[in-house]
This record gives sequence, structure tokens and C-alpha cells, in this order.
Amino acid sequence: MTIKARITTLVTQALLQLQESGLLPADAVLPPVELERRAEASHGDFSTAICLILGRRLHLAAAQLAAAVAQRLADHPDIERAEAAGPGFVNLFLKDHVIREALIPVLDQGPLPTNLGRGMPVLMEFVSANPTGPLHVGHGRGAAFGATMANILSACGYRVTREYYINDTGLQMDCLALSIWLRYLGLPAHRWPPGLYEGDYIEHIAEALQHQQGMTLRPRALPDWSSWPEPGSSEAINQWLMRCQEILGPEAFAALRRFGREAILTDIREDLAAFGVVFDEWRYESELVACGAVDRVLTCLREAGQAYERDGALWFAASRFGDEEDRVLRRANGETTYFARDIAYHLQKLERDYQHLINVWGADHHGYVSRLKGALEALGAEAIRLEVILVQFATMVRGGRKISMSTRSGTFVPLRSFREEVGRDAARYFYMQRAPGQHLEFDVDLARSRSTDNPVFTIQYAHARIVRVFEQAMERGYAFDTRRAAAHLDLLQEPQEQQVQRLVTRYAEVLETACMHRAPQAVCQYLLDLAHGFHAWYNAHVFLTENDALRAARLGLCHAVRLTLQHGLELLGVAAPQRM
RNA sequence: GCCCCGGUAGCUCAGGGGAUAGAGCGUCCGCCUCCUAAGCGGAAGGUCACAGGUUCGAAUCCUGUCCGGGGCGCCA
Repeated sequence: MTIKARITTLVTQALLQLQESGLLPADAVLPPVELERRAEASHGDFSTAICLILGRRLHLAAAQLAAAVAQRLADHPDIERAEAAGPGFVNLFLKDHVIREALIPVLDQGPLPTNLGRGMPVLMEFVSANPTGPLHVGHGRGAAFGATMANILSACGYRVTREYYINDTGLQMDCLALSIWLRYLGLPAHRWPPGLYEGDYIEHIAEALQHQQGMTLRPRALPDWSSWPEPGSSEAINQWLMRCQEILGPEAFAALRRFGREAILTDIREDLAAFGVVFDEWRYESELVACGAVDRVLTCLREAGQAYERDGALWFAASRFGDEEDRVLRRANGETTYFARDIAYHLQKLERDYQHLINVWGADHHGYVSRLKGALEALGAEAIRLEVILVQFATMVRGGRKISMSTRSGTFVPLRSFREEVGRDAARYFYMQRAPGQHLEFDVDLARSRSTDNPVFTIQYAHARIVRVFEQAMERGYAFDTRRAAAHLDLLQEPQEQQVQRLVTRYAEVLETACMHRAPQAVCQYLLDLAHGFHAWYNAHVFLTENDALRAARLGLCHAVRLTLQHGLELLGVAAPQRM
């Protein structure tokens, strides 16, 4: 239990006592007590506006209520001082022993996991980039956010499964196969129909294909490209695809598609692993299609009267569920749309043993959310269990110049080169510094700087410094044990070490806040605060003093800080270096 | 045209009905005989875009306006 939860209970009990004593009406329904941490030291460790809220609801004088609450709490052994302030706030100052008692378990085991989630199984889907090319920096933000959020949920007692959904059916995969084949046959890209995939990676895959298959996918006579449909025409891609499939035959074409898919997935997997992002499940859309799940969904929607035929296509009545217009499920050519397959996928997700689903999507999908939820509702599924977190795009700034990212503009900075440029640690941290729903401006130069300008460096440096302190202690023959440290924590009376102790014991609250609000940026901010608190302390006082008891206590607090930094950095996917 | 996100310190952004609005960077002034000065302390810096409204109380909620970013396919 966090200190905050404990004190919240105390305040609630005080209010109940006021009800018993008649100061508050016995039949009043008490709103949940909320405690605030305020920056202002004179506002104590916690402050609450509960009396203002009650005063308004029950038409009572808030200041008098606050005084009564403060009076009830003042004698509690955990409370140093309780005072009514301003128009009706109650400010609470904790006894030092409350902080110390919360600190002692951290000395032994590091920060303890909280149990907010009570083991609830959660499926978290993120990245899920189409296997048509390497990841770019836009995917990087989703990857960093998904991985970090999953870590935080997990640290807060949820049972999290991390899933990557592979969109490996549909037109885009056909285009990938065609692109590889054209490159393999040596046709220069400027003669391809526009909309196909170019780039070095296509060439590498074509080379690998040749390496593996030789020239077996080459027709006896090279196609006379000039007789193929004009690349610029609107139907060029479809016609080129048809010709390609005629030449290769369905099986070879399918094999080509799989080859391209696996090559790209291998690349994506390696890229993510190097970014510290690991998945538990990789699900193929093609398997969903193969097992008939998509067809079943279409049948169900039709039977439910929520789908109809028009212009040769099958439509979902999305407008009945708050969408602007109805949406196509199956095209006139018989192909199902991405939308139809995604309904099947999410229906299947809901049927698996998860109580809650979280999707991390790029902000460009925002219009898609209501449509998907509508379809799930139409099928009688609990769409409410699906939570979609939209991650806004990131802008890169290098040398004062913006490099804008957009799906359409085609300015893709590959995640790999970006990661190699700024380093994994800075990349992961900077991506998480801002709320997911906010546009992010990524300062590449700042992320690269190896100085105090850079928050991730400040934090890592604090960790490395503590490691160094312990090395020095060893060299001087000072033994360290946590029990001795725990026994002398009461000697830590300097303002900086008081501050650091409070920061350390606040960590669990920060995690719970970050978890509930889906706000990993709170962890970044906290770690920076803790690092600053530590550096200030380090600068003001010598830890390795001659005084055995004081030294033990200071080393103990150092140790707790280090374990907390390490824990937080691990959640963010950032290294906690031994030295710098 | 419709939809989403935003406008808070010079810059990048937290906060998102409650007290004197915060952090990092930048600027200015200080601090090493000492465990990493890759550090620390202090100062200056604000009409929370604008106008109405709700409220005992609005940066926060509502409406409108202006400005910026993004999205709107029988692609995925």
C-alpha cells in the first residue's frame, strides 16, 4: 500500500467520525477523498480539498469542516501536524517514521510492485506496422510507448501480453511481392507503376531472393515491359499484378509474398529487439482469413441486419453507430477490406481470455475507432473492453531544422538510423517525455548531447555516481549492510536527504498515476526529479564520513535511490550504467 | 467542408475545477583541498491565444473566434 493510500484512508475515517458526531449529516454520501502532492512545502506532504467539495454539496462552512478534520487527524501517530488552511484545505505533515518505514523494504528489495491490477489479464497490441518496409521514427514512438506502458501495467500488477498483429494480406502485400519481383528482374524503379515500394531494402530482398532461388522466378523470355499497361494509368498496379501472377502462377506468387514478408519481419524484429521492444505474440492476419473467421463475421453482420449489398459490394451500416457514413466490408471484386479483417481480429481478441484490450494506434487512425467499435457492438461484443490509445506524430528537429513526418509526404526517417544516431537510451526516453496524445518535437541534438542539458544523461549519471560511491566505500574498507542502514535512517536529517527520502517513497504513487492515466511521461519527470534531488544531496554532503552510523544510513539511502532509478529506467527501456 | 490534437516562461513541454501556475533547456550571478564540476546553489523571466458563459472559485468545464499540426480510400 502506498503512503498516499494509507493517508487517504485516515482522512476518510476522520470524515466518518464527523458523521458519527453529527458535524456532518449521517445520511450524506461522502465523495472519495483525493490527496494532492503540492510543490509548496508549507502545504505539507499532502493536501486535500475534500472539505471544499463537501462544503459546497452540503451547504456547510468549508473552513470549519477543515478545522474539524484537522483536529481529528492531529493526534494520529502518523501525523506530525494537520492544519486547516485557506478557504478550507487540510494540509497534512507526516511523521518521519512513516517515510522511514516505507523506505526500509526498498533497501532490501528495491521498489515493490503495486497491486493496482490484481492480476487482471490485459492484451496490449502495438506497433503492428505492415510488413511492407522497415520501421520509421513514427513507429518508434508507438513502439516506445507500447513497450513502456506494458511495463508499467505489469509493474502495477496487471498480467500483460504484448502482441504484434501482422497485416499480411491484401493489396499492399501483393504490391510488395511485385516490387521485389520487378527489382529481381532488373527493371529500374522509374519504369514501375507509382505506388509500389522502392528503396534499398527492396533491392536487398531481391538479392536475397536471387541468392536463395537463383533465377527460377524469371520467365524464359523477359517480359516486354513496353507492352505492359502504361505505368502512369490508374489501373496500372492491378493490371501489372495480374500479369505478374499469370507469369508466376498462384503458388509461386504466394511464395514470393511470404518471402518478402519474412524478410521484412526479420528486419522489424531485429530492429525492435535492438530498441528493447519484445513481443509475446506475433499474429498473422492471413491465418485469421484462412480459418474462416472473416467470412463468419460477414455472415453474422448480415444475419444481424447490420450489413447490406450495394453496387456489388457488402457494406456495414456504420452510420447507425455514430460513424459519418457506411463502410465497405467486401469489395465488388470479392476481396474483403482491411476493416472487415480487423473486425474479425478484434472479435477474436475479445473472445480470448483477456478482460481488457489496449490498442496503441497512430493518430491517423482516429476516424477508424468508432467504426470498429460500432461493428463490434453490432456483433453483440463488449466493445467497451477495447481501449484505443492514439499516439500523435513526432517531429524531428536537427540543427534547428524541422523534419516533418507524415504518412503521405513519404519523408520516412528509418527507426534504425535514428536509433543509431541518438542511441537507444535517449531515443526511448525522449519518446516518452511527452504525453502520447501530444505532438512531440524530438530535439535530435539535445538527445545526442552528453551533458547536463540532456535529462536522460542527468538520470544515468546519478545512477553511475552511486555505483562509484559504493566502489569507493569498498576501497576504503567500509562494509555495507541494509539492516544496519535501516537501523540508522533516523540520522538522515539534512534537508536534502529528507527530500530524497520522500522522493523515493513516492515512487509507487508515480507508477500508479502513470498506469491509471496511461501517462509514462510521469515516470520520466519523476526520475529527473529524483536524479536532481540526489545530485543536490551529493553536492552538499559527504556520504563516506568517519561516522559509522551516519555513513551506513547515507549509503542505505543511496542504495534505495539507485534501485529506484534502476527500476524506473528499466520500465522506460533505458540502461542504468555502472559508470560513465 | 467534416473530424482529431494543440496554443501555458525566450525554447521544448508538465499540470487539466481549488491556495502564490511548475520542470528541463537557454540567460545572468555564485560554488571544487572533498565520494565523477558530465555536478550544485541562487536570480530574472507568465494577460495560461482571444471573447463570452457556468461556478463561492476557471489555465482547467461550455460556446464562439483566431492561429498552428494532423487526418478524412471499395489502401492497410
